[in-house]
Amino acid sequence: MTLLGLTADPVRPGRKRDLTRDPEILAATLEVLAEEGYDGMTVDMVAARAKAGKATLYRRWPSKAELVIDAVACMKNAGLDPENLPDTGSLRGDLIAMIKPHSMEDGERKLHIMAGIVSMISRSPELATVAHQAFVAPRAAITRALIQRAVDRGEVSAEHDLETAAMVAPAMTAYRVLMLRQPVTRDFMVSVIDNVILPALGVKPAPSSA
Amino acid sequence: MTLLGLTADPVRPGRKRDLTRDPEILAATLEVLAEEGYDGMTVDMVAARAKAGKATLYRRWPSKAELVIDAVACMKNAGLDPENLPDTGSLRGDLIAMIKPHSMEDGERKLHIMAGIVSMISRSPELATVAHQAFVAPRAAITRALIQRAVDRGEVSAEHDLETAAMVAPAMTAYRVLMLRQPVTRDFMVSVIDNVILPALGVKPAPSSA
DNA sequence: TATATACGAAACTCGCTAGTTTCGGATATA
DNA sequence: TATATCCGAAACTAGCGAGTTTCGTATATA
Repeated sequence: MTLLGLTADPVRPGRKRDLTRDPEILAATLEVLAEEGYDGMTVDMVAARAKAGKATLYRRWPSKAELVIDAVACMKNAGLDPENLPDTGSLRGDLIAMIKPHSMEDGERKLHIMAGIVSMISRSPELATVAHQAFVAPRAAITRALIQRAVDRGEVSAEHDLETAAMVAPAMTAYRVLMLRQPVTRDFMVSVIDNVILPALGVKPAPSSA
Repeated sequence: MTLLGLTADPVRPGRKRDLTRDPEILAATLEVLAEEGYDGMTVDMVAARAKAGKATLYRRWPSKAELVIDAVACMKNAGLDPENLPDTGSLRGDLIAMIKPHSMEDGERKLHIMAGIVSMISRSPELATVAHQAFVAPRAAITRALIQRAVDRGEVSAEHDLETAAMVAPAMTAYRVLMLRQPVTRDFMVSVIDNVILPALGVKPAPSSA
């Protein structure tokens, strides 16, 4: 088995790489990224945050850029499982049920990470791809699924522009965090749902919830 | 008059500073900023773009950060004059009239500049202030003014959430450029107006314009 | 004319950071 | 046990860029 060690031969002498450190290093990368931005982040900061040696990082990722791409790509979607969506029977109920403290907190953290890599994205197509998959695609898919269910049950007419409607919530939250630099509160989300998204889809407000 | 030259005494010997170079240098700064982002931009790039010496820049601004702050603060609002708004008689007409190629082009360029300084904003309150005044405030004020006029003429009820509605267009365009990295087309703007903003304000679509 | 400042261009310094190497020690194979 | 790889820590290298200085020249005051 050791005749030709050209490719990845798992049987090697020496201490094994501690695989539990990978997610810890990636988590530290995201933390520093959110606080300092891509250019403000140094590899030493990440190593210190993860209580790891810099050599350990460079043994696993060939460059700072690859480390960041991997960190963004492996980002967890906290509580956003597209298979396990709320089902309250009404579109408004489903959208409101999506507003959970943990989910909002995570979304805001992600937007700070996004702010840290926005300027980098235009020069790294690979980062642009993983960023889209990490930040844009999951939320859009979930909102689209909730709206589609409302269409299926006859609550919303398919005549409406569903794609644009599904983009409203992500766009408004991103704008609020990145441009207005205000926190995303529950009241703000409810206001967007009741005053923008539901009217756009032709859903009449419940008489007592205005 | 030269008895005490403690403060800015305009009567000084020597060649006068060429004041026409200030706006040229600031324009070059914005160009490089949009292309490279704050950290990717070097002072040498700006000097070369403006065909100026680096010493000339440092004679006028004490640091790269101050130069960028000044460039953003002095940014022109191409065609967005809050005193000279379209008045077509209907909110939809006014909003559609705001979609001019020159204005959209300028808005997209501004968003690329914004992308270049987003990560810097969280660490420079001064930059955050001028960025808000340059990017956020003007557009919000115009949309708010158009909506307010619609309220005044009885087209829109003041019961609606006007603030949130005024934020929809800036938020959707920013999201489209910064996150989706797609161009802002006229069709997109019309879709946002007809399918999101007007429904949010309770304006019924004209029967033949759907 | 003598002096002081501005100009563009280019050389220079100095600190910071990506990436490498070295070290003592730990853990694996053979 | 001998060897090879891992670990964290720290020293090291090399390049880049912010900010300064220098140079030859142009333009202002006195």
